Amino acid sequence: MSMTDTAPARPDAESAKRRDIIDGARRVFFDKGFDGASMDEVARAAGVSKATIYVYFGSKEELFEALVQNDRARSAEHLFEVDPSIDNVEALLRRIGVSFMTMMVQPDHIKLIRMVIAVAEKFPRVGRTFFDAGPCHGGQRLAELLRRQADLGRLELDDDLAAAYMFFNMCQSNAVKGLLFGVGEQPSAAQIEEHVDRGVRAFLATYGARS
Amino acid sequence: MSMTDTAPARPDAESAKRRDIIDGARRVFFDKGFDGASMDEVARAAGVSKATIYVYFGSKEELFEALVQNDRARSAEHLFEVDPSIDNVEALLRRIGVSFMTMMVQPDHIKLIRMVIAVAEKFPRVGRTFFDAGPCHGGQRLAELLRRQADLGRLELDDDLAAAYMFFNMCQSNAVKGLLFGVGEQPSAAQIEEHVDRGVRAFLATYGARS
Amino acid sequence: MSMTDTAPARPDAESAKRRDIIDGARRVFFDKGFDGASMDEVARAAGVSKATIYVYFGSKEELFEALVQNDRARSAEHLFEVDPSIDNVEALLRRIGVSFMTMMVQPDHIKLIRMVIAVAEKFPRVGRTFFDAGPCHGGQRLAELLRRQADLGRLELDDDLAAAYMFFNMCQSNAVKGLLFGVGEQPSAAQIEEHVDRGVRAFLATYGARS
Amino acid sequence: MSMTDTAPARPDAESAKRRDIIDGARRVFFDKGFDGASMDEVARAAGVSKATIYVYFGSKEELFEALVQNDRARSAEHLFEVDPSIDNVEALLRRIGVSFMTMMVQPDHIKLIRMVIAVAEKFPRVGRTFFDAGPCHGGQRLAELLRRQADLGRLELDDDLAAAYMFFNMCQSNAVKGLLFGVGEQPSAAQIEEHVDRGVRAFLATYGARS
DNA sequence: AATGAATGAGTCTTCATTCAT
DNA sequence: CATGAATGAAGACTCATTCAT
Repeated sequence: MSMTDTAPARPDAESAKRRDIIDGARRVFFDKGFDGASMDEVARAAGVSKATIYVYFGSKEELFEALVQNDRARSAEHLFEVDPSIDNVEALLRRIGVSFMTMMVQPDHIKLIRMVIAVAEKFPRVGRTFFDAGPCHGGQRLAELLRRQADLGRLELDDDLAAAYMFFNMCQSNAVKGLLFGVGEQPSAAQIEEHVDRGVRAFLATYGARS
Repeated sequence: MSMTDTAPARPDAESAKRRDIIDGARRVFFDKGFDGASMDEVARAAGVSKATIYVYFGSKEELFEALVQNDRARSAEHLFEVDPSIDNVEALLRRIGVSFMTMMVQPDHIKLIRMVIAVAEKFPRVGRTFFDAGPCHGGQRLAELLRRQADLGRLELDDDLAAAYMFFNMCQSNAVKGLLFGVGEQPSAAQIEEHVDRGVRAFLATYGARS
Repeated sequence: MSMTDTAPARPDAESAKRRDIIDGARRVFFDKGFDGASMDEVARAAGVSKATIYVYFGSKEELFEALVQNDRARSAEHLFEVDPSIDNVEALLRRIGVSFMTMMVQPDHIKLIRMVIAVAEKFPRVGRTFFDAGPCHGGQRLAELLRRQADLGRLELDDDLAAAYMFFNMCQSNAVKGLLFGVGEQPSAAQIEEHVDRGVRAFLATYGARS
Repeated sequence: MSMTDTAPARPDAESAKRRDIIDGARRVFFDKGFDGASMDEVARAAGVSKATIYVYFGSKEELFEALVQNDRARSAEHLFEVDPSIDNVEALLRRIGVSFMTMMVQPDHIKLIRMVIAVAEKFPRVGRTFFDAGPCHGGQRLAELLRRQADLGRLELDDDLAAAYMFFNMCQSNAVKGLLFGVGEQPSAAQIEEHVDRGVRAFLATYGARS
């Protein structure tokens, strides 16, 4: 610890250049993966010099983490923009399930998950950032929705959050796992609907209000 | 002098040295991850020279693939060594569910999944090798068991395989996903039982024979 | 609009900002060494922008040189503020020797010497600046004092300056050299007195008036 | 601490290539200084690849330290190869003093000292290595010689080592210091002899046996 | 078959310096 | 006069891979 150390003062967290860099980083990281991407390429893709990147981000991981943080919201955002006119548990679940699965199987989403998992061991913060913003947050949002339905007497829940996770899991079949391992094709909308349909039926069989 | 001698063919696929190398590789890969492991370390851990590794394996990825192939069976093997005296769908599911989850949350298993996923994009064969031997094969085995129960009138299945995947998914809660992202601790036996219990109940509610 | 305004001449050599910069530079350079210090840190420590530094100083070395020049006097200044009542060669030498050695072994002084030496090859002017103001000037001052004593018949000198250097060297033992190489601790006052004592005795044995 | 860590096994400490590398390093380091020299240049000068250097030496400092260690002996070696026929304190001192000063003012020696001092703060081991092998060892060797003379009744010493350092210091005048700061020329043999002569006289005046 | 030795290409990161404002 | 922002160039170090033996 030296006495003359002061924080290096990162500029504007909202600057346009910052966004440029993240955009460039997205292109390169998604194309080559975290380890496969070089900061040189990122710089080129972002149209800035490598040194400039380090003005905005302290390291490759920090940049990647910012990217993850930045993209998390976008994905989960409209998962729960449910049409308020839907007054029907089944329709509601179906709607959410399809949104969820459609998002999950996007090639870019799969790649993001892959990268985060690959990096998670060495940089736990990245893993946590993604997990908190993704699965965790999504589970909580769904749990709230389910609770509301339960309060209306349409569902019988013991543990809201567990039920939420259960629903997401019920919809997945083997599709997501397969994509993560690079096996199988991105399922069609019809296939997704099939998976979700099965999930909804299982969920209602389990948690649907009896009588 | 045989005519095929000129080909620089790999030596004995079963040689002891080959196994030594894989053993060393396992130690290092599991410790440092695929990208974090250097061939130098592998060579040291295996007690052979780096050049020797390249006699047996064409590349780092090829070595890793061999490791995955070698270890695949071991994991899933005793998942289905069910006590034939169990004559009860619920007990059977509980037994399999606990075995499954216990295996899944082993730190080494998590690491393996992580590594495979990380490598899957650049080396699809590794992903497929793992997937076929793991989830895929496991699903089929469970599907067979479930079918037998259905034939005994204890379950009502439309799609055996889908039901099998459904069961595995139902047991996972958020535990495995969390570990993959480096969030949360390895669940205790009690917690696993809780997850599995919830899964079994959901499964029976969905697929249980209605009277 | 004066006619000389077009020249990009350095601003006020005495400006307060200039002093601020030198003060910041001192803190950083002494803390991290010349090569270890970055202009960023200097700027931060001085509370100005990096670009401003370049308004006042053409380069890192030039800034360092200004620092050396600025600090030179301060060190040697009170080396020769001898109490005029001291009417005794031995006491006089002892007094000066202790002052000299005490100054020499100050950690900051050692650091300064180190930095200057490190820079001297690539930037000879810095070396000369330091040398002239330090050893050289100190030698001349002492030489004058010695001459006065010689004129009083208390010393027998052939070469005043050589005698002056001789005295300083006689006092050093291995202490300063050790510190320069990072070996050994800063000597205590008692140890310094011992070194000086030995030096004074040697000097008087050599140059003392033989009755 | 990972479980698979093993020492990287540096090859032959005596290999010819190792010497090649040190030779290349010497050329570059002496030419550009420690910080000014790049490993690329060293590699080129040594006629090996950069990676090869790192097979033999763990880091730039380690290489530099090896260089210092390697060169230390050579310098001090023949300082004390005194003609056994010299049976005369004064002649002995004169002989050693001239050898000492001649070595000290060699441009390469000055450069080495400069580099070591410059580096000493960040890499104390280098400083210690040099100091132990140089000044320290030299002082001890001279102390032994002086003791022998004292035992013959030719000198009166209280502290052998202190006397040895004293002698070296007495010979230096301002010559070495000047060179270190890049001021003044390498002194001629005649000038050296003058410095040494003054030193010898001072030493004998101080420590000579008073009949 | 096995290896000791060597390497070319590439990694992330840092820094002194300069404009446009 | 002052600065925020940007950069070109360079640096230490690592690694998967390959020969000659």
